Parts: sequence; C-alpha cells; structure tokens
Amino acid sequence: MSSLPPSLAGTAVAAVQDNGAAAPGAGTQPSSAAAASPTFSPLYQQIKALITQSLQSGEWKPGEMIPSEMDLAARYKVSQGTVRKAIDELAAENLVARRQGKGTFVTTHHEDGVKFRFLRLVPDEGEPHYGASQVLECKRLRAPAEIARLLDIRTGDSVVQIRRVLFFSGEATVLDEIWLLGTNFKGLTAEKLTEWKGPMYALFEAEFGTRMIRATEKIRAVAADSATAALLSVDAGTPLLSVERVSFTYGDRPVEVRRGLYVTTRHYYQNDLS
Amino acid sequence: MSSLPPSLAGTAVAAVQDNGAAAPGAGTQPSSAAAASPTFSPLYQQIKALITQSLQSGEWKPGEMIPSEMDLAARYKVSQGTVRKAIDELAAENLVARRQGKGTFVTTHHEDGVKFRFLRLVPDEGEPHYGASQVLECKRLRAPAEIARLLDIRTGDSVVQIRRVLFFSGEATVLDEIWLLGTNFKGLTAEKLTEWKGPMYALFEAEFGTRMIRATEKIRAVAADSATAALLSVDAGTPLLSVERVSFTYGDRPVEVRRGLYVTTRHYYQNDLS
DNA sequence: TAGTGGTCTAGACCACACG
DNA sequence: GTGTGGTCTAGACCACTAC
Repeated sequence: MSSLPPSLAGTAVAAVQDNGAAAPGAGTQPSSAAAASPTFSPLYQQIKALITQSLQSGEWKPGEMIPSEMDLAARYKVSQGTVRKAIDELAAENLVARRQGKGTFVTTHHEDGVKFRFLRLVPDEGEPHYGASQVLECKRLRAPAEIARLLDIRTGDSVVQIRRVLFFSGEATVLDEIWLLGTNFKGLTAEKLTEWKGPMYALFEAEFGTRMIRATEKIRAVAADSATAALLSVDAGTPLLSVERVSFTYGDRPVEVRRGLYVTTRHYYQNDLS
Repeated sequence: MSSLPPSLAGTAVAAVQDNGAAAPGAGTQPSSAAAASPTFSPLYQQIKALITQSLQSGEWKPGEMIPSEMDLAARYKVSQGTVRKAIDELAAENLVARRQGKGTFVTTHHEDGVKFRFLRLVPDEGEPHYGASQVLECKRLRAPAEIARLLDIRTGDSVVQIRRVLFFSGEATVLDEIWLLGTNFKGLTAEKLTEWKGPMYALFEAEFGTRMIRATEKIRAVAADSATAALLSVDAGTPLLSVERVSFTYGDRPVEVRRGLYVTTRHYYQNDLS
C-alpha cells in the first residue's frame, strides 16, 4: 500500500489547495470545500484532473491497477468519498474501470470484452467478430487543408495516412482512410500494421503511447465510386455508410481523422439513444 | 413541503424493507443495508425503482418538480445520500433533471433545449432547426410480422401507422414510417398530428401519457426507390440513411417502431463515442 | 484473513434561485 | 432569508477477490 513518494503527495495537495481562497488549516474538520472565487471548481473535479494527469503521464499504464481509494485519499489529503466521486466520473468516461474486490484499473483497447468500443458495426446475424485487416497503404504526407482543420494543425504539417480494408466473415466490409498526427506515430509502417493482430487502437496505445479516449462521428449515405466499389467487391453506385470520425486523446486533443465506408447489406450501425 | 400521504410512505418503506433478511429495527443506527439473499439489490436501487413507479403512475408529471431529496428521504425512511444516489442514476438516464437551487424535475419532450434528444440529424451549416412536418397518412391496421416482433406483440394486433415527411429549411429531408402500439394511441388521427406544433413525442406525452425513455437505432445506407425519391425530391437511387428505431417507455416496453429515410446531402447523423 | 470497491448514514457547509 | 441541489467529511458495515 501507499508506496507513493511523499514529494508527489505534497505537490498534489498544493495543487488542490490553490483552489479558492486560502483554505483554512486542513485538519480533520470538514469544510476544506472551495471558497467563492471566479475560478471555482469542486474538490473532486480537481482530484479527477490530478488522476487524469497521472494517467496521461503514464504513472499508471493501461491495464494496470491504480492505487486504492484510501491510498489516493491519503495522497491528496481528501476523504475517500471525494476520491470516489472523482473516480466515478473517470469510470463513466471509460478512462478507468472498477472491479469490486480487486481494484480500479486503467482501461485499455487490448481488453477482451471491450473491442467494439469504437466500431459500432454489427452483423445482422451472429456475434460481432473481429475481422481481418488488409493494409493498402501507409505513408507520410502533408496534411490537406480539410484534415489539418480537423486535427487542429496547419495545412502542410506532417501526417500519416493509412488506407485499409476490413474483412468480416471473409467479406470486404469496411474501407478506411485514416490520417494520424505526424508528431505522434513516427515509426508507423505498413509492416507494423500488418503484423499487428488485434485492434489498431491497441497498437497505438502499446507502441506509440497514444490512447484514444473519445470520438465524434458524422454519418452520411454515399454512393460507391468505381475504385471503392472494386476494393469492397460491390457494384459502383452501391449505397455505403460514410463515417467520418475524429478521435481525441487526453485533453481533448484530436489525433486521428478517419473516414470509413461501410457496406451495410449484412451489417448495420448500432446506436442507442437515451 | 412533505405534502405526501403517510399511507404512501408506509407502503414505500415496507417495499424497501422486504429486501434482504428481516431488517433490524429501523432506528437511527446505520446498517439498514441489505442482508445476504439471492435477490439482493442495494437500497438506492430500490428507492430508484420506487421513484420510477411514481413517475410511471403519473404522481409527478412531465415538467413538474418531484419532492426534495429531504422529503423523499423522510418518505422512504432512508438518508438523503441514498435518495441522492437514486436520483443521480435517474438523472443519468434522463428521466429527471436536476436544477440547482430549484429542485428536481421530471423531464419532458416539450422542453425548449432538449428537442433533439432523439433526432441526431444536424445541418452541415447553421443551427439545428425544427422543421415543418407533413403527415401523409395515419391509419389503424394489423401489425405485420416484422413490426409485431419488434413491438413484442402478436402478428395482426392493432397498430397505428403514420407516414410523414419532415422539411428542414424548406427541403424534404426525412421520410418517416411509424408504427405505434394500438392499445396506447387510441384517438390518434392525422388531424391531431397536423395541428400539433412541436415534437411528435411531446404530443404522445401530453395526449396519450406515453413517454419515450430510450431508443435503439440500426442504421444502414440504402438507395431511394422511385416512390421515396418523389416524396423527398431526389433522384431514384440516391443513397439515403435508413434509420430503424425502436422506442421504449417505462419498464423497457417497446411502443414505437420507426423507419426513417434521411437525405444526407446537406445534413449528417451526429454520434459521439466514448 | 486482509484488501478492495460498494453501500449507507449523519451532519456540516456551499452555491444557487426566488420572493 | 429560506429552500433546493451540490460538495465534503468521517465512520461503519457489506460484498467480492485473492492469498
């Protein structure tokens, strides 16, 4: 337990206390709550930010267990309940996962069950299965204006472009065109992609230390052009789902733009509203 | 405050206590927690269920305020924290909405801001605007097998079918084909639909007491047939988004099947992954 | 048996809205 | 000022997992 260097704890507490007005002596009494100030934010939000920093800095790596709630409470000099609320939100955002009796773990794209966190394409019949991937291309190039805008970089900045086809049950089903931030993903090659078995995001996480946290998708229906049709083994003009995804890491920094074209004759895009 | 009949409170407490083994005297001491039993569920889940019942029964109607946390705590004889956790989950499911300083309110499809809770179609440029609706048809008929299966009724049972076109910025954009459970929606006519200004779900809620809580959607790309093309003012064969939605009320009972065909030349379907 | 997350309580104070 | 939700604390016990 509590194998954390006191120095770190000290830093953390300082960060926490620079919240509102000078916090009264942080003894055992309640009301270390925030004071009125223009930049007010609840304690648990600050704790959440501190934990997120540790996640981002790699202090706790994907798949690993983070310290127990009691340890974190001691480290940040707050009550267990406050840490709990911070972790609750992180768990709601899928940054960590709680497992009763075991601990709280940093989520990972390697995990057995959660491979379809970002791919919502479901077969009409049968279970979701992870298909084979055929990499068509993987090269560095200068970002076109549109991509640069989405990645929040300048036109002409370096990006990595990948094109691939995904096969489900032996059928070409998805044609992906992917742009990645050049600064991350320096050594990425077609070979690496081809050798890798499993989700692409797991590779990014393991090899490049870039974790996809959330994404937004814009979906349209489009007609397959002849080149696309050939790659997907459909007729030209076949209606396809066009899914334009932007993925974000920590700090809501965009790192990937992906345009997928889905064949939806034997699969559909699943979405739940609430 | 606390204008609740004691009889109800009594009922509630009884319901709560039939949880685990015989709860020891429910005094001020802690540990009214559940005992080991095959059908264990946390206290706050039971409270949540009780509150949900009151919502469903109409004790608190959409738009109204529910009793304060303190009142509910007294009513159910639990601590405020337990009620809070129950309400937290209900708020996460969009059944109620908390407003600091005011109270907790039953959500409604009438609300100003939340009109696009179920319609994820966003224009390429400009703000989401609520379009005009043209009802093509509204009639009772016997449920086809496919619809019956989705609505969890028998083939041939009574359903109401609606067909309509939605216009965004004057352009036909959505063609909806809707099937509603016949048992609910008895007096629904094309006239009522046409007269109604605002979201259809608001009409269902106000006139038929049926509240849509959540929905699932299956999305594909399809080609417009000639009839559809005419109604949507596009060429036959134009790729359209096919959105098959099943909507649920309380108790996860399906009450609506809706097949929408979306023109996605100037709009897109927006989705967020996390 | 020990450690972890999960539940529950009781009480305090803060931030916000409204009369 | 009063009432509401929001935050924070401290301590207790329960349920699950592993050793």
